[in-house]
Amino acid sequence: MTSTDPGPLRPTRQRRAVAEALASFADFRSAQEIHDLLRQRGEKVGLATVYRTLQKLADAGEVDMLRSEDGEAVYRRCSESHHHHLVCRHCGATVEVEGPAVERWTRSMAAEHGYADVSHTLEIFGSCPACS
Amino acid sequence: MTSTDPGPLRPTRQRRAVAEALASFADFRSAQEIHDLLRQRGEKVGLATVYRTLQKLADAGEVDMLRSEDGEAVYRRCSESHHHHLVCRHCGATVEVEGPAVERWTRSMAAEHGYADVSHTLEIFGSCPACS
DNA sequence: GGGCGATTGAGAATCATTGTCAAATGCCTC
DNA sequence: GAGGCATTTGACAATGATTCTCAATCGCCC
Ligand SMILES: [Zn+2]
Ligand SMILES: [Zn+2]
Ligand SMILES: [Zn+2]
Ligand SMILES: [Zn+2]
Repeated sequence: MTSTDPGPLRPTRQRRAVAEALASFADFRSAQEIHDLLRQRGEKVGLATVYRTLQKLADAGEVDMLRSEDGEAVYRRCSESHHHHLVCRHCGATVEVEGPAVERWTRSMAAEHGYADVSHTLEIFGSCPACS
Repeated sequence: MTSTDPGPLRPTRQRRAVAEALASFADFRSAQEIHDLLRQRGEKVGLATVYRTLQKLADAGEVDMLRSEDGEAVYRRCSESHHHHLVCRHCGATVEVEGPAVERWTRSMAAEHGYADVSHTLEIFGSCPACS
């Protein structure tokens, strides 16, 4: 090991608040939206702290982060296993989808061309039944 | 038709310059990098114009745009047919990849959940052989 | 050459995100 | 239960990509 283990996050009021907020909605939301939500609930948490917390949670794999069609980072508490998303571009309604074949395909493409250390992003955008 | 056809883009010195720049490299580059490239070549083109031109080309499907891992929009002249990318996260080396099965899969996922008007993004990031 | 809508460019304006740094807070030890 | 100390926070400044503004230019057609 070359680096010191950062250890688990220290539990603070702010981090708890963000975690609770994340548990309270099912669509993808931006840091600013989550900050607003906290404010409405009467929780005082600095915007910078919301950004920092979301980033750490994303690094730890506890939330999923993706970029909306206009490039903003948005976050959502998801299931543990690797999956992708079907996102309504109007209301944000999200469905988690899994595709083992897709996973295999990305790996084989990377291998075929000698790429190492591979990651991938795959999102599907559309209009959900309610918004169509 | 509900809207007036905007018609083809008027050919200007600036747009030609951007098109030539795009033809001169094979990796994905940001608007700013393309602007720098133009400047080095002695072409005077405003940064805003580079942004506008790239956007129009992307809308017209003449270039591909994707977001690098840190969220910046990057552009590349690609082949006509629908495809995805295997991108080196260090040097930008890019391989176009096609996967009919993936296309079918995204369509069927969307259909299964009643999503209409579907689009998808799929990119693979890794370290190319030269950078590994 | 003139008319006119499309295009350009320099700079200001936006806006998400990150950096700064002093003050506040968990946690551990005594 | 106080003290020491590294972590965390928050108000605010700073950054950086992208977009907007609008007068000056340009391409196209007569
Ligand atoms: Zn997810
Ligand atoms: Zn996957
Ligand atoms: Zn492409
Ligand atoms: Zn490389």
